[in-house]
Amino acid sequence: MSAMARTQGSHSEITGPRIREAALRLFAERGYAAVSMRQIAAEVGLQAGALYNYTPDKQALLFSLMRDHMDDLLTEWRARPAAGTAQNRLEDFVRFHIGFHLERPELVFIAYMELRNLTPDHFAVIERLRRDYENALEDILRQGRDTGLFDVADTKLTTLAVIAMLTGITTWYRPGGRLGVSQVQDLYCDMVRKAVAA
Amino acid sequence: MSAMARTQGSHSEITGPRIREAALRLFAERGYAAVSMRQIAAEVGLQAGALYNYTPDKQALLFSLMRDHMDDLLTEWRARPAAGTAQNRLEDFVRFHIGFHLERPELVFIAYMELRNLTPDHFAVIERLRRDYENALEDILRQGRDTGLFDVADTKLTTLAVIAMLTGITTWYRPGGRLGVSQVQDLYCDMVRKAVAA
DNA sequence: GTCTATAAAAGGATAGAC
DNA sequence: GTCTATCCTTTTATAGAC
Repeated sequence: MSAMARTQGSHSEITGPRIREAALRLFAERGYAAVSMRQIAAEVGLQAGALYNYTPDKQALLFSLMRDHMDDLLTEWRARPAAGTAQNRLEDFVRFHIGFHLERPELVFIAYMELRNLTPDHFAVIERLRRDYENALEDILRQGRDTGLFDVADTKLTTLAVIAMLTGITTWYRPGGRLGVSQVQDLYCDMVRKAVAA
Repeated sequence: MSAMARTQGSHSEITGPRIREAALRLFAERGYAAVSMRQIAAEVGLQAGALYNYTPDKQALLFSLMRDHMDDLLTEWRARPAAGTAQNRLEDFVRFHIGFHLERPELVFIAYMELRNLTPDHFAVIERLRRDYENALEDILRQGRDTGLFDVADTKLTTLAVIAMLTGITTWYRPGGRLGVSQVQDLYCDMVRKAVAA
């Protein structure tokens, strides 16, 4: 390789991720619509125009964060063994969901709050991924009901109820607080198990 | 009373509420930060400047909607008789919460999503009201635990879990859908009862 | 009470120099 | 790849006529 003269401030390998991190933090804190491209740029130490080397526009930045988050969620879930009783699978789901979400509260917040700021085509993509994830839980509930292990009158409604309950943890959980992650997982496992038990 | 000449477009008795309704609808649909005063005015058939006869600024409009909503919630809850077993009181809370929230999904949405768009002093007021409401449920859970009726390891965590589960209904419930309000109330009563049962 | 007009600031995005 | 400079639009809020 010939020694190339470095142009003024050429850091492309790390600038992209830093922009995404800044956008993530600011979107989560203030909301997509309330954050300007100038604020994101300032957070990274850039001028606003430089952001457009990394994203075609602000909307694409939001969509990219949300899609990658949902992809990660589904990929990590599908990497887990799906065997066992419905009881075991349900407990696994609850622990996975809590663990995954508490590790990235900002992405969780954005993925829920900023749905309405997506363009219709972007929204459709995210909505589909969200539905795939919900179906994973509903399959478990159906298995439990069909094997007589669970008493669940409406698997769809119960799916949404459980996910709402679990995702809500991110609104109050704080690392270093009164309860640790594994304690929270234990307590929610108990509640969910009892709620669906036959 | 002397006959006063009506100035151009004087409709103050109804304009105030109409502005609030328009703001409510638009804030819920697009988010506080994404809605302009011009859009609110256009919805009511006014020019933007006229709004400032009814609110000192945009922030006060948001706060007013949220505070009135929380006041209504607490007032209606406190108007109900608080007697009976913890079991009865819990069932009453679940039915009340679902009924109240499904009657005003837009306000519920705003009260949750727009907290971060409140100034710190306004936020403190709303947060206090929210906490008062949560305490109403926690009192019931404590009563049930103390009388041996409930098996609740952590009343605070269970309070937040139940409220998150119930409030989540507003994200999917639609009037005229597969389930009616009273069916939803029945199903969630069952789940909550089982989840806290001894 | 509402209008028109405007002030003053901030927004997303692009062009061209380096 | 980043900067400066700028375009053009939109924003909140106010002033003064009617």
